[in-house]
Amino acid sequence: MAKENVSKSKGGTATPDAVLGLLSMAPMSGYEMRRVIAQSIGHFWSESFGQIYPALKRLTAEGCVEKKTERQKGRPDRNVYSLTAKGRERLQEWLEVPAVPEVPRNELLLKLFFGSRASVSASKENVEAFVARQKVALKVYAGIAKELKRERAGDPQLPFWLMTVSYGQHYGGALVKWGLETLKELDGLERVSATKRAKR
Amino acid sequence: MAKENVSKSKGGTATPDAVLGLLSMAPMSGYEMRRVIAQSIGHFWSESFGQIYPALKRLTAEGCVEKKTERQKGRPDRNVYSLTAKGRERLQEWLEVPAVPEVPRNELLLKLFFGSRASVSASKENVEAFVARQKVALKVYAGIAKELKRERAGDPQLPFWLMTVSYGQHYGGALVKWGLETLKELDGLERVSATKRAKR
DNA sequence: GGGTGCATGTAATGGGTTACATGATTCT
DNA sequence: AGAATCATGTAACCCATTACATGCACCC
Repeated sequence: MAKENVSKSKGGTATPDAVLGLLSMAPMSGYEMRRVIAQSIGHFWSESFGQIYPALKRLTAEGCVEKKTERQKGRPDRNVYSLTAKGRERLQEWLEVPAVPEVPRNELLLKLFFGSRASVSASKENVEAFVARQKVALKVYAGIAKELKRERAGDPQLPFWLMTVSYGQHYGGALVKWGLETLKELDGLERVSATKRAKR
Repeated sequence: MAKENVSKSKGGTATPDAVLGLLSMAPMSGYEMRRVIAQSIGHFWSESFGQIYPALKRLTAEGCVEKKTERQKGRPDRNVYSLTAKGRERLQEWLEVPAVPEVPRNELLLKLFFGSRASVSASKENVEAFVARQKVALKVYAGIAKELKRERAGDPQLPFWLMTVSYGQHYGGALVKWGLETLKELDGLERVSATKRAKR
């Protein structure tokens, strides 16, 4: 086969770097990490235990994080990990390299693209569900922004956090607008096909 | 471990359905499919040969598509696939089920979230590169919309295609706006930290 | 007694990209 | 001569989610 080789250089995934980032906020256990993710970067990042635990193991072996086992009464022991100097360095290096986005698979658009192969109402339902989800998300983002400004005032991390929230707000707002316009368009198509049927 | 089970029901991936959709536009070979993808749904969907060929095989076995081998002079034989009635039915069924989106991993936002762990200029470069890419994408979308309207006027698929282009335009426009705002914000942070350094 | 939360990890499974294998023709 | 295009397929590999295995404490 030919080349097809514009040097993608994927260079592995960002999982370990995400872990380092989380540990830069506070030392924590693998179990805790899942909860922290849900409450912080969960809207644009996810990690499962099947990723977190092996990542922590590897990072420990590489000397980027340190493990301290805390014995607890009643509950199982926790392995609390914290960043080492090397880990902080690696995190910084990773942050200096601009992210290259890959084309995400968008099933909504795929279905819409082939929309003429099914009923117009099918497309409408699809878009309606999408708009509803975006509207919910927008409310959530507004809540997060308010809460962060109130509870984290003065934190040097705050402006960066707010930028990610703002991303969601711009994104969500635009897509709600698109969705409503698209629904109008679909209504038009539905009327046209109804008229055609009536004429026969 | 507890439940953690809200019934995700992923039910497999959309690859075979995407293939059916493409064949609904015209019969074609696996090789051709890659090219058609690049020229149509490539901005929000991708498939590699390693996916396409096995999918076609499975769909043939299931009776959703039909294979006809065309002998060519000079060039290797091509296996041209076309939809069967069953395949058209399956495509339609899939289109009737609204898409459930998964949280995509956004490396840009991840880096921005941890932006305080590196230089402000690192975040700036990241966002600048992002904005530049979105601007390019917007120009591409505008070109596609114009071309489609000119060359596909009257095609019943056209309105659906334009809806997907419009998605990209709304999306891209919003994110350029976000990016520029964010860059201003980052400039502010840079000035503040410079002032602080100067005071010492 | 049964579910839930805390807590750690491994194994199985699935999905996807990339690389490999093959080979004729055409363009530079 | 070397590279690209046409063309099909398989195999190796990577990443990620889910399921499994284990076990104590607490609450209803």
